[in-house]
Amino acid sequence: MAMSSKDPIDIWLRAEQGSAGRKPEHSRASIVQAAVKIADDQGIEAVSIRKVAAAIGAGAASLYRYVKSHDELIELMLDEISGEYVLDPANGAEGEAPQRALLDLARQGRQIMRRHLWSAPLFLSQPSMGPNSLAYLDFALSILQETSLESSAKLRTAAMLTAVTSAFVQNELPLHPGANHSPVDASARAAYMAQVLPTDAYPALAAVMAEELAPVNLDMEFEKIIGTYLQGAGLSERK
Amino acid sequence: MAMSSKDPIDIWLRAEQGSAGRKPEHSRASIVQAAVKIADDQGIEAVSIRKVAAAIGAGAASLYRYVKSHDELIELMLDEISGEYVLDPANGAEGEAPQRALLDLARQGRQIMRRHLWSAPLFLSQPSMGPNSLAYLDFALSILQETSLESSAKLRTAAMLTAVTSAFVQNELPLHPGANHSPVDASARAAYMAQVLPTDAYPALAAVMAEELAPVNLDMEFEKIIGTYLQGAGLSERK
DNA sequence: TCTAATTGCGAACACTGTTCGCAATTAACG
DNA sequence: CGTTAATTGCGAACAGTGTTCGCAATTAGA
Repeated sequence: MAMSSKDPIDIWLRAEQGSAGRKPEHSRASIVQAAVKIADDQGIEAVSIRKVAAAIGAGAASLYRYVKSHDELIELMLDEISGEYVLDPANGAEGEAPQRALLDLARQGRQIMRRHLWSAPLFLSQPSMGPNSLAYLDFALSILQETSLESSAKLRTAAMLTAVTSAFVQNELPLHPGANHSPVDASARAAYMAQVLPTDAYPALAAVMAEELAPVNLDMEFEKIIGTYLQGAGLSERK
Repeated sequence: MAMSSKDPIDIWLRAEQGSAGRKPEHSRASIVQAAVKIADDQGIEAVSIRKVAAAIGAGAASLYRYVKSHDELIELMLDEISGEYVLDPANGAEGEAPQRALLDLARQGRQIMRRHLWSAPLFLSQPSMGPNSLAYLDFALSILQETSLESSAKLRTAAMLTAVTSAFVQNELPLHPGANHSPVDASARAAYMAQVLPTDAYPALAAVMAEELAPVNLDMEFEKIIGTYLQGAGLSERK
């Protein structure tokens, strides 16, 4: 009441607006979905207010009736795809080892980030607080409930789990044929490497590159990395 | 020779330009340093071509004589601060355990990212190829040389090491007093949490938040996280 | 001295996020 | 039923962005 400015974070509280007035022609959900589709197809940088507005057949300024800012739109997008997690309570069952349940969560996260390539870096920098993100966090914490970790350690373990997943996805992408969102394309990088390596300025790097890179099984690597990370996190001891 | 367009990635090859002509009033190094300073003070979003140009007393368009694009400037910034690593050969000595040497590297990385807060997310998304970045990579690989890992595993271990470090720094920042680069400020988030938690929609989260969060020793957590990650990476076996 | 190459940079273009003001629409109230 | 108040849609405008172009200024070598 006494606050001079409206609450800055009504993002997740703001209801879909009350009774009187012209009825809205769009919805926040459809806008976010359109934005996600654009990001999937053309990269995150293509997600501009004007393009999203055009995608749903609206004027640019109209979007601000549903979304407060561009940053908020991106936060909504992140929460949207966080809804793709399948939080099956069977995975959190008491019988299950926490490791397995968390590994499953990480697997899902990897798939989600691969479906939405733009999201991998963002999951790192943006600690989202939307309902889907909170549901995910809550689920991960419920799994960790069975361990003897301190609550702060639980929180960080959950956060680091998605962080490591995001890092892995980020690193596995260049090895794949897919799209090329790098500032400079990969072929140029390769040519550059070939030109700079013989300088024997980077002997260890040259040695590694010299070996024929056996086609890596990324799935197995992922399992191993997450598995060993969880093992190291000290979940083994039951409460 | 037959290439129609100039090589796209002369970023690191382009010499500081030959003999004849007006002598440059600036240098790529000074530009990058100015950009880093701006990012340190005002955040990465404040690093615009015009602001950097103004900082060194130049016209906006002049920057393009030293830097090909905004993206390239940021890549140069990343390589610049990668030069802050102290790659002491003593750490890579054969007697040292690889784990210790890599842990030291991660410690340095953490400090660098804390000095340049904007860099933590970027280290994730941008696989830089500048001389300093390559020197760092080469050093890490030379440490891993003593292990029995496959070369692809070596590469990914090195990449994941900085990735995990970046993730940790990203997660430890909100716990610190420092600057606030989040889309919405932390106090608002806290208020929101307080309002949404009693909904008992997130019981595990509520349970964790209820416990008094003992002031965490971030340094110790870092050591543990990196240590256990390296332990799981399978470095233990000597070659 | 002339020539060729290089830098500096104002001006412009195509974008971007965001705000403002106003017309159009709708629900509720008297 | 008419009036009022609230809400949406959105064209226009503003400030800021990355980038390109053309030209003047400067410099080294022929």
